[in-house]
Amino acid sequence: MEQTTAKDARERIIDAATQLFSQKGFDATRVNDIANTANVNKALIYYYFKSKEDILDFMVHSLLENTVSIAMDYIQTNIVGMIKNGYLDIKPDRLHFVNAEAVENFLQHSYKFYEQVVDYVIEKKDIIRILLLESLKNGKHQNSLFSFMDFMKGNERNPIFKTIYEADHDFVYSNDMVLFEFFFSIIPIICFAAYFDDYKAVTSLSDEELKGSFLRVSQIITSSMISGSDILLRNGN
Amino acid sequence: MEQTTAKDARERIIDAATQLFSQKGFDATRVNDIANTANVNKALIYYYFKSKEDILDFMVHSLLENTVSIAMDYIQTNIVGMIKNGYLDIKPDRLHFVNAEAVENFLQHSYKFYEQVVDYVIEKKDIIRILLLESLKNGKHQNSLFSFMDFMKGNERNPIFKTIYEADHDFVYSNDMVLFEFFFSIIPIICFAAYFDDYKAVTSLSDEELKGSFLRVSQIITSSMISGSDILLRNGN
Amino acid sequence: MEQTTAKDARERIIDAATQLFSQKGFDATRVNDIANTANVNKALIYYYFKSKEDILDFMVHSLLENTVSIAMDYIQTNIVGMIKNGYLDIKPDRLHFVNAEAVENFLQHSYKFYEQVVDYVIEKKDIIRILLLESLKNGKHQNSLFSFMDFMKGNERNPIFKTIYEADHDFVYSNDMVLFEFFFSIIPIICFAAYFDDYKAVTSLSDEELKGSFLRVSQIITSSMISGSDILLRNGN
Amino acid sequence: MEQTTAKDARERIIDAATQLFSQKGFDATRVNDIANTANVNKALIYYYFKSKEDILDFMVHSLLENTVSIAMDYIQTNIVGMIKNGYLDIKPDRLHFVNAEAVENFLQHSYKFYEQVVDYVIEKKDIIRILLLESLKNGKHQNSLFSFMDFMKGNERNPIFKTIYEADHDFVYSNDMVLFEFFFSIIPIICFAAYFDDYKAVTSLSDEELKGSFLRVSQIITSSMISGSDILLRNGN
DNA sequence: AATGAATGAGTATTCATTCAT
DNA sequence: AATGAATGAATACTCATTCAT
Repeated sequence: MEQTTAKDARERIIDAATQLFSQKGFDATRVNDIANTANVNKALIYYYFKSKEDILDFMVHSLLENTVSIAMDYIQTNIVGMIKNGYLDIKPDRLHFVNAEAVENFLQHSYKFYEQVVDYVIEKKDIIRILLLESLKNGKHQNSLFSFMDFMKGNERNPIFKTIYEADHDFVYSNDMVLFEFFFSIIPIICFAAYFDDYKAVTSLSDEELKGSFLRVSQIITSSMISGSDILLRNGN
Repeated sequence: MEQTTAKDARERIIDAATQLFSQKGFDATRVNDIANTANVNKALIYYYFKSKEDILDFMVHSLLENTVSIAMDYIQTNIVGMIKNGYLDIKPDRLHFVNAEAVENFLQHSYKFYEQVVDYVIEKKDIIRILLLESLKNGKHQNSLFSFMDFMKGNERNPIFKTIYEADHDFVYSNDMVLFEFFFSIIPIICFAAYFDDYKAVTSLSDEELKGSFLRVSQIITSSMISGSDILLRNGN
Repeated sequence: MEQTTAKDARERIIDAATQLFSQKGFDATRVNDIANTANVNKALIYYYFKSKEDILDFMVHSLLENTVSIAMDYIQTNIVGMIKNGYLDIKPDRLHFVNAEAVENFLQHSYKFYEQVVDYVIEKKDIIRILLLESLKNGKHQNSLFSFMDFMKGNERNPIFKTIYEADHDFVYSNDMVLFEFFFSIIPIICFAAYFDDYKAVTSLSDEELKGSFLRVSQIITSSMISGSDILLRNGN
Repeated sequence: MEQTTAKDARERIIDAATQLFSQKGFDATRVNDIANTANVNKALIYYYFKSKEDILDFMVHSLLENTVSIAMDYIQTNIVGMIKNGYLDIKPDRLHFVNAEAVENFLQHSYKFYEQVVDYVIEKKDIIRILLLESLKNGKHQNSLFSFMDFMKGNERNPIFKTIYEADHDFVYSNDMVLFEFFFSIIPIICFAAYFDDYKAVTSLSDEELKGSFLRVSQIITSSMISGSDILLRNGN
């Protein structure tokens, strides 16, 4: 019973901070506001957290820890599965499939993955917005966005790379592929979450319409990664 | 001579503020720091600007005014030119060209445009970072990022729309196309500028390598907008 | 068993407070620190003491009560003994002995007394340091140092004065003698205790060397109080 | 004119802080109180000083710098003069004079010196009280009291030691002499200043009576340092 | 145009103390 | 006897802004 009450106050503080940080930014958020929003005594915040920054750190840490591992798990299960089955061959600049069926299979899988990702980021849109904000300021969380690239790290500690590397010892991630992944896959998803409400307000779309639109458009990007498209053949570097 | 000194001080203030806002964010930047960085007396800042926010407003306003009009001009000159010449037909979901030559022509033009855009945003990367930061906070500049979408506004005040509309009275921008343009074209470019230094530090690439990589990858996205690609035919909505 | 634990906690609190007050001063000591040092729950401190100040009061009161009565007892036993025996005659400005033997006797006694005093104050050095600190601040304990002068009070409630007075109805303590006693006897002893550790650290002497040195030097002072020294004859007021 | 006003506010702050620190101690003094007492805006205190502690540091530093150099100058001029003239011979445990006239001369000089010292410390009694207080707390100013012993440092950088050493290459300060000087000369003077008001209140003496009493009693101590007194001969170690 | 001084309203954080169990 | 949670009042320090010159 005691634990429930304690947990409640602490959780209310985290929720209030998340909400306010994502609205006004960390620096413009007053500890007073957090206390009022969370309906707790201001001093209690310092009972649970060392400082205002400590709340931020806790939130960022929680998000990164969860997200990165979830993403890693998923990619490993699906992509790595296809590679091992011999359906998929990742080349430095694009994906290469053995046949049309494999393409179809991959696109279906990736669509489902994107659906889950989009649901996840929208659920966490407040913290993602905070993370995006903080990553734009010099300091502790400056490079936190790059954590989402961990699955593209070209070292043995990355299980995904390890799998591909074991299949093809010459494999490396090309600079272009990494950049593509970051600026045209991760960044759009993150910004989609961060600007979800604003974009909705501007376009007057419903949650579902917006999600659907984003997923459809994402498919185009995914497709353009698939080897065999004549466009890519014409324009490949 | 006095005027030169005055101009210098004012410029030093703007430069200092730009640098500091882009490093620490508006809220975490102190007027004192601006004064020290600009090497001017703190009170002098209030001789040139009404308030700290006034400096920000000036900067944001300058950027948007220039950028949006520059972009508009360029698009109008090039895209609208092709439409009027009958080479290009913009459909709600993708671009449609009359023949391969037109495609080639368009891709060449667009690559040159992208080169200029990338140079421009890198030059303005500090203010863009500030703008991105501020757009993530509720308030005055919240929707400033959407200004970059002005060339996709479906009303008569937009000269680009007007041109297309005059050629095809049934024309509307589809939601998907607008979303695609925002999250997979504008956002990546803006974030490319905003994270230019951070990304460079992480990847150890040179300015030129990074720019080149981004331009190459951007081509893939541009290409995927072009009608005729079998992938898009297969996956179009 | 319960009582033992209780006693332990209370004692740990007093010990912790003594240590911390003497290190940082009362005002700079946090109840939290006391709790941590004493290894008890912060709220438990308020079970045993009314307030932080209450701990201080308890400590100061304990010291003064013990010390003053011990000193009084000793002086009465020894000095008053000699007076009653007719060996010693206290004059307003200095001590006067009937003969060299009495002097010798007195010096021997006083040396032993000083030895005990020095041992006592070193044992209590923490609380003495606290007392010295508090006596320098306006407030409750401001004049507590003067309590050590009680044996020089010129009223009937002081058994020492009473004894001398009964032998010599004209006897009064001269201002000079009181001042001498305070600033050149009590203050040095108190400060010797209060600065014991610091002085030791600076001079690299051992406990015993330091004590010995202080006792030797004290003898010179005691001696200079004895009538007969030509210097005193020349400079007496 | 500007400078005068500025100086005034800054000085008022220092005066107010001195007064309050000496009354309540550093830790119990509130910056608010300083501002009110000094009749300045609280923020102005931070315009002139980095922190509350910075005010204390400034005060302590000022006192030590002045005092130590003044004392050093005086002692060098007088004591060293006598040594050089051959009137005085400092032995590890006490002073040794060539004849009665030299003793007389020395005592007269030292009395005048003490008069000046007493006037000086009473003038500075507030800061001395603060110094005494701070020297009793672990921290930055813990050993500041020992600075007053600098004239007894046995190294070549001390001009007084240097002079004596040049006359007698076997000369060292004995531990007893140093301890005597600290606990029976410096400490009493410092405490005389620190407790001046309190002692006055308790004894109902006037400033002049108190000063006179202290000076007279001090003479006894000075005398006991002079070799030749039969008491010291009897009790010397 | 420039500046040193001044200020009102905050701002994060602390702290002694209390409460409920 | 013991404790985790809670709190009101403060506390040192900050900051954007203004003033007087």
